[in-house]
Amino acid sequence: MQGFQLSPHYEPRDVEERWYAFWLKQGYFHADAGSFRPAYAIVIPPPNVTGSLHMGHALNNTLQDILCRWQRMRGREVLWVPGTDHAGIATQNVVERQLAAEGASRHELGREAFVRRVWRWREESGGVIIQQLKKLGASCDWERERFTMDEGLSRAVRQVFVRLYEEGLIYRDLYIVNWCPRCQTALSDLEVEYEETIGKLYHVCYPGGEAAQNGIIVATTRPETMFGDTAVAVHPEDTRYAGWMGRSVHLPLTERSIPVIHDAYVNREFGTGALKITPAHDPNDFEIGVRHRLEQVVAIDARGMMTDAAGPYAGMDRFACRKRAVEDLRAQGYLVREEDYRHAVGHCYRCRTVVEPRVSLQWFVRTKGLAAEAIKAVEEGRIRIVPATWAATYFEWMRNIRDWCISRQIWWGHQIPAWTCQACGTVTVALETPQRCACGGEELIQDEDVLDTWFSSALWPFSTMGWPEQTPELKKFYPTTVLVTAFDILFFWVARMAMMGLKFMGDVPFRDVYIHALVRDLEGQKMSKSKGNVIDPLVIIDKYGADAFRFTLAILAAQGRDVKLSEERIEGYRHFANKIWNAARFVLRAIEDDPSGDGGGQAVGQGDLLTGLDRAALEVSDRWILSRLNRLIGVVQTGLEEYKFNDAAAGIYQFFWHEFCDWYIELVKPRLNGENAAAKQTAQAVLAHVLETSLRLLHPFMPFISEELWQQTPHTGDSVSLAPFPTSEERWLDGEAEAEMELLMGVISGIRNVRSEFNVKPALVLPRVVISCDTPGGLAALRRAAEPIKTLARIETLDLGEHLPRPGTCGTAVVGRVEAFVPFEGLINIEEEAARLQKELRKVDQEIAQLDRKLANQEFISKAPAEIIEKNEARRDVLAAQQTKLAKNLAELLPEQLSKG
RNA sequence: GGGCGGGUAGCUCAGCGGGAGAGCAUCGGCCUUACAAGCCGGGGGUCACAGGUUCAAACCCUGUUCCGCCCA
Repeated sequence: MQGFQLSPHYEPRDVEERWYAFWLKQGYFHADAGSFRPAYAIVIPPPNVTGSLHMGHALNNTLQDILCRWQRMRGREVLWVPGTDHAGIATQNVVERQLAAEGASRHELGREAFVRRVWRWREESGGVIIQQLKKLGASCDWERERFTMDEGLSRAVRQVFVRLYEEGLIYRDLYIVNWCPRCQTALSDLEVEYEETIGKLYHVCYPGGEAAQNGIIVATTRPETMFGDTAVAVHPEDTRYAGWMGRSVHLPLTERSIPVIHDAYVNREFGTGALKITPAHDPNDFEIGVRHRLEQVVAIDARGMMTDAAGPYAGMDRFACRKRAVEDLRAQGYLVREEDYRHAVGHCYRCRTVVEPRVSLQWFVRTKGLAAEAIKAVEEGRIRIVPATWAATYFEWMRNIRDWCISRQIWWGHQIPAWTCQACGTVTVALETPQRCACGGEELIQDEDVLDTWFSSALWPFSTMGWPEQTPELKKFYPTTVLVTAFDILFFWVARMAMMGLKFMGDVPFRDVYIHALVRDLEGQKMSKSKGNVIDPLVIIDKYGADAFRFTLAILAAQGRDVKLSEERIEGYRHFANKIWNAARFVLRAIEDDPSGDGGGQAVGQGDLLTGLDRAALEVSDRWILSRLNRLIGVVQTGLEEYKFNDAAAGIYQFFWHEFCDWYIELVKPRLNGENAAAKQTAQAVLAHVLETSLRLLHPFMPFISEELWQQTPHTGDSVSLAPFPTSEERWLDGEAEAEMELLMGVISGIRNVRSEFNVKPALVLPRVVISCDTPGGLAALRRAAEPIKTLARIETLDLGEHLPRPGTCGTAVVGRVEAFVPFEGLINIEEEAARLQKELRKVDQEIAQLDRKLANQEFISKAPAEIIEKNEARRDVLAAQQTKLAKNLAELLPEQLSKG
C-alpha cells in the first residue's frame, strides 16, 4: 500500500482484527519450553469464569501485555499463561439463578446432575472474558489456556491437599466460622466484607437470681443471639461487679439462668462493662467459651432461622426475631435503653447477605509455618514487591494470619479427597478414591464439601505448568518473572501463592510482584458489578480503538495511586493514535520519492536506515531529533524496567507529538521540497529511521497501529512484535545540537508570539525580519538555521547580525540574548506593544530580583553545590541581557509613541 | 481503635529537595498541500492549613484539618 492512499483518519476496527489474526497464525505468542532464549514468564491472574472484562481486568492485562511484548522484542522466550478460575460460589450462584428461573433447584436436580449442568454452562457461556482479552490485544499463549477445574489442575489440588494433610498442615475441626445463610456455606475471613452500618445498641437487664430488682445490664447489637447466651462476663478487676462472681443471672424471655464469669477480654469502657457470651454465634465469645468450658447453644440455624433454643421464637428469621425480642423485652421492662450505634457488619462478598458466625465442622490449613517462609522470602528479597510500600501491608497480614478455612458447603469445586468409613468412622485422605478402610469397611463416603476456589488459585503458577509432573515448562519458566495484580487480592491470592509455591516447588512463584492501582469510577468508588458502576471496556474499545484505550491505561498507571478513568481522557489518546497515523502518512509519502534517480524505487531501503549516512551531512535538526530519540529510548527502557508505565508512555507521547511532529517534520519540509538531492536523502533517512524506531518503542503500548504502520515503513523482519526493541546509543546523544535547537525554537516561538499578538494572519508572509544576536556562537547557529526560521515563522527575508539597530516601528521578541525585530508598517499599535514589553519586563525583573537575593546570600554561595550556583548565575546573566534589551526597546518605542501622539 | 494513601490549574492527575507540569476544558487567530480527531498563540496555581529542618521545601519532619481505602 502506498502512503498517500492511507485515509486521513485512523480506523482501528479492521486493523485490529487483521493483525491479531496474523499474530495468532504466525504463532508469535506461543512459548517454546525448549528454547535457549532467556525465559520471561507471567501467569495471568485468572479471572472468574463467570466474569466479563471490566476495567480492572483491562488495566491488569494491558500492563502484562506491555511487559510481554516488550520482553518478546528484547529476545526473551515469553510465556504468558492465560486462563480462568472456577469461582465456586459465584458460578454456583449463576447456575442456581438459572434453575430458579426454571422453577427448579439444585437439590431437586441432585449433586451430579447439578455439576454436569454447571459444566454445560461453562462450555456455553463461560470464558467470554477470554475472547474479550483478545480484543484488548493480549498476547497470551492461548495454546496453554488453563482452567482451575481442568483434569491436570485438579490433580495438583488433590496432591497438595493430601500432602498438607499428611504433614498435619490440614486439619478438620469444629470451629466458629463465617457463614453465609444464603449461599449456605462457610467463608474464609477474607471473604467477609465489612460495611459501616447504623444499628442500635440495646441495653438489656439480666436480673440477678435472688434479688430480683438487681441485675446486670449488658449491651448488645444483636439481641436475637441472647437465646444462645451461656454466660455473662465481666472484667475480673471491675469493682462494679465485685460481688457477682459465682452467681448467676436470669436470661430474660427464657426459663434459663446463666453464670457470671470473669474474663480479662472484657472491655470495661464499652457499654456497661458486662458482656453477654454467645459461644456459638460470636468468634470472640467462642474463644471465651472455650476458656471457660461453656456450653455452645445454637440459637440460629444454617438458614438464619431461630432454632428450638429460642423457644417461642423458633422458626423465625433472625432479623424478625430481633425485632420481636426487642418489643417483648421492652414490654416486660428488661430493655433499659437503646441508642444509635455505628458499627461494621460483615457481609458475604458474593451475595451481600449479612454473615452469621456459626460453629461447624470445617477443614483448615495451618498457616503459621507456611506464612513464616513466605515472610522470609520477601524479607530476603527473593520476592520483590513493587511499589515497596505494599510490603508493609503484606507483612502485617502475614504476621497476624489465622488458620485458613478451606471447606465450602457447595457443590461446584474440587471435592475434598477425604472419605469417612461408615463402619469405624475413620477418615481416609487419599489421592485416589479408596476402595476400603483400614478396618476392612467397604462403605466409604466422601466428604461433601468442596475446597475454597483460592485453594486451587494458590497453585496456579505451577499447576498451570503441569505440576505435579516434572515438565519442561516448569523447568524453563518457574519461578515466573513477575506477577501483575491489584492490591485487593494481595492476601487472597498473592500471599497464598507465595506460601504454596515455597512449600511445593521449594522456590518462590515469582520474582517480582507488581501491584497496580484499582480503576475507580468518578466518585472514587471501586467499580464492581454489584454496585452497577461499571464502564464496559469493550464499548470503549469499539468506540476509540484498543490502542487508544491501552495507552490511556498505561499513562494513568502511576504507582501508588488509583486510576479514575474518564472517557475524555481516552478520547485524547485516540487523537494521539490519529496523530501517529498522519505523521506516518507524511513520512511514507516523503520517502517514496528517490532523488538519486538511480531507479532503486524507494529512496530509503530496508535495514538500518542510518547505515551509510554521512554523519557530517546531518543538519542540526537531524542531530537534535536523533539525540532526543535516543534519550527517549532511555526513558522508555527505564520506565518499563521500573514498572513506571506512565513515565514510559508520557515520554513517547511528548517526543512523538511535540518534538517529532511539531518541530522536526516541519523543519525538514524545506529540504524535502528543495533541489539539494543529498540533503533530501539525508532528511528521508532520518525521517524513516525516527518513525520506524518510534513504532518499535510504541508497539508494547499500541500494538495494532504500530504493526499496521511498521509494515509499511522500511524495516527488516516479519512483524514489529518480533523486531528488536530499540536500545539507546550514546553516539547519538548530542547536547550541542539540543542547545542550538532550544535557541532556534525559542526565536521562532518569539516571532510567532509577536505575530499573534498583533493579529498578523498566518497566511501573511512577513517581508523582512531583523534578528540581532550578541554572541558569535548564537549568531552562527542562527545563520545555519536561517531557512527553517524563515519557513516556520513565515518570513520572506531575514537580516541577521551582531548588535543590529532597531529598524523603526516594530514589534520585538526578546529571547535571551537574541532580539527579533518584526516591522509592521501601519499594523502596529504602539501602546499595545509597549504594554506587552512592560509586562514581560516585569516578569524578568521579578525573576532577577529573586536570583539576586539568592546569589547575594553568603550561605548559599558557601553551601550550595558549585553546579547549582553556576546554573543560577548563568540564568541570571541571560535574564539580565533580556532585561537590558527589553528596557532599551521600550525606551525606543516611547519617542515613536510621542511622534504619533 | 490501628494502619496505609491522598488533598498541586476549572476537571482528571504527573512531579516528591535546587527554574510549578500534562491531558481535557477555556480564550484569541488559522481549512498553512500529514493530520480541524489538526496548527499557531494566550490566560489560568500563596502546590489543604500551621509550625520546623535546610543555603534552598510542592517535595523532608511535626501538628491540624478534610477525603479515600484496608484491618480490628
